[in-house]
Amino acid sequence: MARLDVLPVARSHEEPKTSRCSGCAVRDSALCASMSDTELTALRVIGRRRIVPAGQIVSWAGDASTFCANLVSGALKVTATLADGREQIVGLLFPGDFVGQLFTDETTLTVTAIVDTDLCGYPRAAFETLLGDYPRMERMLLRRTMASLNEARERMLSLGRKNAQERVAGFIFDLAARAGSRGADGLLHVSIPVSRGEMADYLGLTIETVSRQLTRLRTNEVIAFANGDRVCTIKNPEELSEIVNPD
Amino acid sequence: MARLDVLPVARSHEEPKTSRCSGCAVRDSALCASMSDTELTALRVIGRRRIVPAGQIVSWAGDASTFCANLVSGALKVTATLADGREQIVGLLFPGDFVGQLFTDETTLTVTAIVDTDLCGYPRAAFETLLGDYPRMERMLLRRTMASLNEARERMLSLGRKNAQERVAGFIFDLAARAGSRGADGLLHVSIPVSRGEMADYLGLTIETVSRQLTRLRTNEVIAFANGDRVCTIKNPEELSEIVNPD
DNA sequence: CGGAACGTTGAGCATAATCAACGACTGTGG
DNA sequence: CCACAGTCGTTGATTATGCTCAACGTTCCG
Repeated sequence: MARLDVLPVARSHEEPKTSRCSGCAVRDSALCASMSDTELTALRVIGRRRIVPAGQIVSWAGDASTFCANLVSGALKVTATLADGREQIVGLLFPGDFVGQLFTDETTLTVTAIVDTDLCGYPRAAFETLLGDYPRMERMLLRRTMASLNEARERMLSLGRKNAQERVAGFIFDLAARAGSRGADGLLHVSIPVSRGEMADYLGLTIETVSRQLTRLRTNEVIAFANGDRVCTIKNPEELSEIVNPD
Repeated sequence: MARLDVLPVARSHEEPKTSRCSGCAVRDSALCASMSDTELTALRVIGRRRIVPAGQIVSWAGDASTFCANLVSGALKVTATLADGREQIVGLLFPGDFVGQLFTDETTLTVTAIVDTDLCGYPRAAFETLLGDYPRMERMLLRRTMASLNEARERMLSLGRKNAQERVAGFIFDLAARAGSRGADGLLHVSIPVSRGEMADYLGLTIETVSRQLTRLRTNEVIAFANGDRVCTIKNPEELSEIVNPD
């Protein structure tokens, strides 16, 4: 039962620069963006920075819901599991995202670091209280939660009605839209932040099916891989778009 | 493009009793529950009751997001669709539930009445403003949105990782938990509020597969049907539970 | 009475899962 | 330095699950 408060915590001798909010990488993208520098003190006094190494579980389904956090750097996966071990990734979290289940005593989802991850964590009860004191932050959280709900609903469409080809192509497509960078060759390059197994758990497929669909996209010269299996080049955006959104 | 404001509206000659909030069926379960009788005036002045007949579309995906509502009686389905017509029900709404997509200019989902439905509707902009003036209502909406997100994530697990048998059994099981009533025979009876086709769209299956799985549950005497295809009796709750949550 | 909507059942098929083998790469210990 | 195990990804053969296409029964309503 690894829990946030008992995780190994990397800690430098003096308070690191980045723990002073004004220099924080997500000062303007996390919920803190709703707060003025002076208001931020209230958040800072209940916050504690934590580094979670890749692969480590942040919170198990069934744990008491005692913590929440802003994600500062790295990435987390949120998974739902069945008793027999079948697993579905129901969310991926990146810098600026909010982590945790509020207004509930028991968590139902497991949160795991997929790379080394830096969190700015708060006791849930204290954070909920604060939320009542800072309406702009509560509003921002409401907007984000609604956006997450819309995303979740898009994913239900994908999981319920799309075939393997469409799901895999859609995953690449979405990644490119969110985090693609244009290379010197004028083509979009995307770093895939997860393993094949995690892609499968995200898309509701098996590793083998994901692999075969990627091979198929590669064979058809829609995509190509560079620097191993984790960097993808989009060679034919029109064709990719066609596969993602068929008539 | 059916829109809330151009839908046929049933209207009695004098203001009906139930439109006075104090007598409203969902006064204590909808978002209004967060308001005192006096505060409620603010909501009432922007609200308009609307009756939507079964089968009618309340809002199309792609419409401007100009309205939201509390559901007073009846039921709605929220669907996501692909260009080629494939459809997924991403949510079912019942009395007391909130309807609409806030903080966005364009809707991405279609909302349809599955039975005659009574709504208490508001202009979105006015409602959003009100939300800022009544923190308890905003907090209640935040809690509900988070609960919806958790539900959506459970459904992602179902759509991504459960087989047809588990999905159909799970649907009956969830219905029974939410709205089952114990009959004179001591058994749980559940009214199924949707057609087979809607069940299929909800579960990410085809009509035929849903029908076959129901037949299988009936053959194994786990369930039985009474009064046609829409009322279900749970004859063997242990077995049903076993199917829903296998080891 | 005829037609439409809804649900069930059957036959055949396609898609993705399963089971298995193998190559590439990485870190470890002899 | 190299042998080795372990992880990750790919590919092949086979199977099973759920989809497609088709027929048919029932109910309801014009």
